[in-house]
Amino acid sequence: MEKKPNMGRQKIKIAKIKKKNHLQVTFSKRRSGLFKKASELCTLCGVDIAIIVFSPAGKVFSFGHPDVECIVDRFSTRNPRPNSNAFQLVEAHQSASIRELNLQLTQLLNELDDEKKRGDSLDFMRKDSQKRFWWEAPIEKLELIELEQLRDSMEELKKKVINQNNNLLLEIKPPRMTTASSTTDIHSFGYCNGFF
Amino acid sequence: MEKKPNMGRQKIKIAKIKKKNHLQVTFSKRRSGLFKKASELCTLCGVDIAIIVFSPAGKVFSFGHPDVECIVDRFSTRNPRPNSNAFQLVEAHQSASIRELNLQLTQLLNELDDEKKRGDSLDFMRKDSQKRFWWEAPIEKLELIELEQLRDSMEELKKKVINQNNNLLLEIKPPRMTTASSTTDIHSFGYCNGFF
DNA sequence: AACTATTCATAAGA
DNA sequence: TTCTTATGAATAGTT
Repeated sequence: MEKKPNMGRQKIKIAKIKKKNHLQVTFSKRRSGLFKKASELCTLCGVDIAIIVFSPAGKVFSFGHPDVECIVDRFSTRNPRPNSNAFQLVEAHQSASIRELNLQLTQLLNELDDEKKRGDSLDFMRKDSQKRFWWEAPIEKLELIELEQLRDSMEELKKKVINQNNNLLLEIKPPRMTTASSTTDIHSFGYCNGFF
Repeated sequence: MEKKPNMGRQKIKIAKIKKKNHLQVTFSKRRSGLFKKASELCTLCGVDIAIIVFSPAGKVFSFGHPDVECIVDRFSTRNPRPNSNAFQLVEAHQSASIRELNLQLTQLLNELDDEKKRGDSLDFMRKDSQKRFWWEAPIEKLELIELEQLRDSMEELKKKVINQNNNLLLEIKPPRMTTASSTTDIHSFGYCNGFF
């Protein structure tokens, strides 16, 4: 019988691989590893990710959750490129803004659902263990913290809305009031920014 | 001498992490791990990479070599993003949509603030009366109900957002097309609609 | 593509 | 957040 003492994984220096076939193999392995990690991050943390890779051969590989284009759009909205024409810019901005608002709203809704589930199980635990004292299970504290985090998220979202609207105002033609109700509108938004 | 038998790394299921602080930690660790892997892939194989991550809190993290915009540009060029010139028609509606979203968001924020206040006073009551048993103050139940109401409000808001987007879809279609991309254009709105 | 010895990444805990 | 540690996972070199 033959023994085959594999030398196993060896430590390598992180430097450009010279041998072409070796490089190709490594690229393949590590690219799939990278995409797997990305997908795990998506699932574990419920985040959205896009990865774009241009291989040395010039091919493109991409990973995206939910979709590369969607992520790229969202990113471009936050980091606007100066070299596109005004119309395109505004249009992209607006649709992406709405989309982004939607996404964040969805995320917040999920958080709320989690909150709800947590509340339910908490309730169950109470009924289930009527013998214990409350200080043995100071879980409510957690609930509070989570609420505060949720609040923070929404406030951040609010800021984004305001910013986006401000940007739009700068780029769109001067606003013009058409109805008498606009005054009331402004008033009701006044708390936000004075603009809406 | 004390021994502290650390349990070390444990196997985990790849599923959404529920505990928020745990999720935050994991996100942080894995994000940096992912970026490190990406950077190694860059160096080893001489490829260009961009990674964009939207955190659960809505923050953006990105990694790019040579830089994100560059990669995204190259990618967008290969996967040309269709552009409707009918934006003027849509513009007013979109601005209105954003304004409406903003208004409702403000209302929800107010509700959340109330929630927060309620939580604070609840917290105070707990500290103040550490002698009582929990079942003497089943106030948490109220908190739950309010949460549910808040959730309902947000879901209604979500529906409105969806409707607005659908209306936009209907109005984008008619105008004359200068490029052959109109079908794809609708699609590009469509895929995001799939999220709600 | 498969196989392992190894290095590397990271879940828990502090 | 950062550090430590024990263990799970990724992968370099080989077949």
